[in-house]
Amino acid sequence: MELTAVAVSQSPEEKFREFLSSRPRPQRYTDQQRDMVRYIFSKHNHFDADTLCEEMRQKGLNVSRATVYRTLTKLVDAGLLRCLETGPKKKYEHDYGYPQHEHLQCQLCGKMIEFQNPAIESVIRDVCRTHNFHMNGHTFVIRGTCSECNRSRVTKRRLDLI
Amino acid sequence: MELTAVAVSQSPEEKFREFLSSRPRPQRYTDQQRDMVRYIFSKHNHFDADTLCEEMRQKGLNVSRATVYRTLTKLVDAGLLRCLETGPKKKYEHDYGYPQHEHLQCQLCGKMIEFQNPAIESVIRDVCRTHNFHMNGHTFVIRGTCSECNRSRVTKRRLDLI
DNA sequence: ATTCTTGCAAAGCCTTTGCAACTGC
DNA sequence: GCAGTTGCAAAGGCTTTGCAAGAAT
Repeated sequence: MELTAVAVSQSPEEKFREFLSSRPRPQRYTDQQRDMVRYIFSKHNHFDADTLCEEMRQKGLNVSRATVYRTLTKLVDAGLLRCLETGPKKKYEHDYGYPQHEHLQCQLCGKMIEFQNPAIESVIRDVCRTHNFHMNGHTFVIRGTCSECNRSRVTKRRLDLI
Repeated sequence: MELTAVAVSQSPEEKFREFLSSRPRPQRYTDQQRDMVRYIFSKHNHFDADTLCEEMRQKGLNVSRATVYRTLTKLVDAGLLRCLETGPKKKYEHDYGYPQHEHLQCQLCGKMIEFQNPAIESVIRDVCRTHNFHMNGHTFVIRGTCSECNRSRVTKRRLDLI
């Protein structure tokens, strides 16, 4: 929401169709998958499988939980989404058309704050070279409390003293 | 295993006892907890709850799964262990007497390679200051394939060509 | 027509929890 | 003896999967 998008030549939907048709055994593009891609890329946020499923159903888009899970996996493979494994439930976010970034995660309100930092990318390159490690991806999450939650905790503490 | 330990004045066991007795309501130090602390600090590695439980039982140390889970939580609270949430199962590692570091995780053999990098700590400080964020902890894991696994994959590929 | 996808419900995996028996202090 | 701990088994939360019915190519 705060970082600027990267220019891409294809729409997420087109990119996904291309991915599906280029598989060893071509896979099918279904109504449910189309609805998911469109819904997910209609807004920029972090979400988990279950919440997505719930939200889509409330908008009248019918997808089963199983299909949501299965399709999210494909969207990650296709490079459209990134998966953050931070805690019990997997979180997803846009990858296609969005720059690499890291996260501050508020443990009180759940908010994910994104930030970019060139130093991190160079650290990653260095470390991988040093260890002859072939990187597939990375997760960098700083956990704590965001400014708003800090503020309300202080306020609350003040009130408690009265 | 590769980083050098930090000098500490108390043994992990002492530090844990101190933590337990300093709680609002003092907690008890049981045989099971003692066995766990000793076993965990007898070797330096990354482990998950279930594996630990299994290993201890094989050494004749009797602890139930429930106790292992409950005690691991306390050990994290006490600052003896750190918990890495990277994937479906929580991984634990020494915190007390061990320097801050980050991880390369091999997705083929499961190995965790530790590395230290001062740039990362300064990035964390900067970002937290900028966002007025109060940090509690962080996770930085680079996923991919380690040098050994890369080598054997290449070898295997060569053999496949024959 | 063939083969992949869906939806359901069941199973799986990891972790937490209620409760009675037990134990450290 | 009181209050915290253990072990068991059951429940919980999230995700995956077997299968029959349905849909894409």
